[in-house]
Amino acid sequence: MQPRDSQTLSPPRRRPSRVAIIDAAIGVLAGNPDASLATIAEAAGVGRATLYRHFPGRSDLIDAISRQAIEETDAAVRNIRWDNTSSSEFLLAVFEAMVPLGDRYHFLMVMAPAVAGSEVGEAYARQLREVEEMMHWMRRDGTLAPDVPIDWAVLIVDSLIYAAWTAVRDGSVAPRHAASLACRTFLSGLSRGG
Amino acid sequence: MQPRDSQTLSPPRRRPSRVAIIDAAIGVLAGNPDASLATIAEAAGVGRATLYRHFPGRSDLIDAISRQAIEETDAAVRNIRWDNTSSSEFLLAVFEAMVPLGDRYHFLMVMAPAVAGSEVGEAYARQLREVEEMMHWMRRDGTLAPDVPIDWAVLIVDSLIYAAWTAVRDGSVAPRHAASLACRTFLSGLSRGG
DNA sequence: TTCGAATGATACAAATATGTCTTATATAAG
DNA sequence: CTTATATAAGACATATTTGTATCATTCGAA
Repeated sequence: MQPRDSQTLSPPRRRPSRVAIIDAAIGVLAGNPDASLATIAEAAGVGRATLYRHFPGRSDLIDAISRQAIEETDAAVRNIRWDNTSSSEFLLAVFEAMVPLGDRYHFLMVMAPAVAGSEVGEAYARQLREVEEMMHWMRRDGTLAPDVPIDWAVLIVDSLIYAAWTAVRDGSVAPRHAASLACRTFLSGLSRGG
Repeated sequence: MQPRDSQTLSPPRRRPSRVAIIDAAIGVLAGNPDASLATIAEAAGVGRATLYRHFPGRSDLIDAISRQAIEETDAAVRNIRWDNTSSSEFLLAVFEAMVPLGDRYHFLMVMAPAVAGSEVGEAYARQLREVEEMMHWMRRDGTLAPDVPIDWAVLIVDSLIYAAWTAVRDGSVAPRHAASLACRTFLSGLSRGG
């Protein structure tokens, strides 16, 4: 019953289980949001009881994953240089930052309806608004055609991020080219004329 | 125990339940492939027992839905005039035919991994090959840029069909404009230059 | 109205998922 | 070596889902 005093005596030695569980859960739940905790534990290579020791219940696990996904995607976008770049260069940088996080992004997309009111749902809505602001910028910029609905442009950005991640995962597209392919598709499409 | 003899005596009066169940199941399962049969029955406005009377089990329901989705999407594409049209006109026609069936298409996409070896899985793979052939045609045609990977083009067609259906469902885009918006996005992207 | 099939409601059993708990084991720090 | 902690394994209770069966009701056809 004595206080832990973990700072002075025992620095948090290491916890491979927790990150292993979160990593595995992102992969499994992105493919099937209703996967059982036993499946997740197996994918993480840990016992089911260990999972319950780290996360009191299913919702706590979902919450932890969502927070991490928000954090990672936020950090990836925050690191992009914003000033002295054209909006198209910025868009390419967003694709380059987000495509490797496609599973995180997709996880948020499929989980967002289930956590609409929560803090995580708010964070996801904020990310959507940031993409929307980027599209407004591109429209003022003259880059985005004025007759394209903003909502459609936002939707296409989302779709392209996930499509590019899928293509890389399946081996159809080299990781190095995925982002530029997505950006090119957004800006000028796939026809010869461009 | 006497044979039914349904042809001479009673022409199949009508079956609203079966189609109601299938329609509701497509909508529910497209959003959550693991939705319970109770949820589907409720969405269809029928009792749970009625659902089991029409479909012996969950897999039979999935199978029936998959067959219908394949049938509907096949029929929609078959009705497109193939000759004397350019490949871009054909692509637009495909979008116009498929966008209203976006829920069917998405259902097949999310269900395909689970039925990979079956007849339905084969039919879905065949549909993918047909899109691939269309892309090859567009490449020979000179419409599709030669440096675009065919797999990426196929993936983008799929993504755009689902994105357009989503946008119509959410009210972001008018049903009349969704297909042309998707086609324009594929061919020339969303930037001003085109 | 009368008859028969379809239906809704309900009860029930089996299977699966969730969440709690205990015990034995391995491992790292002291 | 000794001790504390994390873990794997599994027992256990509960809830949900699946699938089966029964019964009263409804609705269309004769």
